[in-house]
Amino acid sequence: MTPQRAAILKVLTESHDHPSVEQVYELVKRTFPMTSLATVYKAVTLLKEEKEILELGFANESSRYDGYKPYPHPHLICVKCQKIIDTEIGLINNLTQELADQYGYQIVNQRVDFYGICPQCQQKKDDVLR
Amino acid sequence: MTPQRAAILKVLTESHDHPSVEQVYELVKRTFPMTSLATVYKAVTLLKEEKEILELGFANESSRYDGYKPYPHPHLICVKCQKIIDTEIGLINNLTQELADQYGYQIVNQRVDFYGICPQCQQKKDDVLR
DNA sequence: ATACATGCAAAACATTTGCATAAGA
DNA sequence: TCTTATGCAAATGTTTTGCATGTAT
Repeated sequence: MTPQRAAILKVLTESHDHPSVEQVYELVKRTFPMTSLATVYKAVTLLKEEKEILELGFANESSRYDGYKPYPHPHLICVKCQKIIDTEIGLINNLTQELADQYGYQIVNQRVDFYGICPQCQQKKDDVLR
Repeated sequence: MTPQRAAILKVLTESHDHPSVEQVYELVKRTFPMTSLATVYKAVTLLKEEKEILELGFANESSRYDGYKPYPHPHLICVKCQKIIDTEIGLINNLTQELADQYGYQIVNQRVDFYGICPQCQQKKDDVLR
């Protein structure tokens, strides 16, 4: 565990805003200016395998990472400001069970994202209309 | 609407196995051997914008497309054979409502994937152990 | 004629890899 | 010393784009 790898992990576990590799790289460079992007990618790949961070991959945009709650859980993604927030909802277990029962799958993982407009961006819309 | 664009749409709407662009390209080439990959990409981009097909994007693998049920719905993805199947489950609306209530989001879209082992692959595992 | 679709090649972008160097146990 | 991490550059794979050509209304 080298200093910059510790710094990478620290950024990931302390960020609640699901940073991309590029964002992690920028933050780590503040304390370790010599750090290269490849090193961040390598560290993230390892952390992902060890399940210390959760990867949220998207089509044609950079993956974002959750080191704060590194287990599968539903996310809310704002389509206006791109903010991603964690959720904790009870019904997800019921849903998993319903699927397992209905289709005979042994569920081992999940990826549940809801896209919407966050309260702040709804407010902004009101401002414009006023 | 040119012949190969019609062929692309036909492949996408008639496939239930969520093909990738590459797979669509291979299928379309059977009837239109001159077709280029770029043309398939361009057609898919258009169809996606018109919401005639649904894109399922992943981290570091090709997007797969659903032209058979081109509206957001939960998918079951087998981690053994990579098969993707459509689901229709009742609880999803409850979940959406719970999130909207709890976090104040106006939900506009969803991406719900459950990863698991399909019944066929569970069977294969049994075969090996027997 | 005019607009749009096509096909090829090149570009763009995120991510991974090879390899020589550097550092830590 | 020996293993592993680093940093740079090059390679990879997917998707997009520019542009000249072709096709259809």
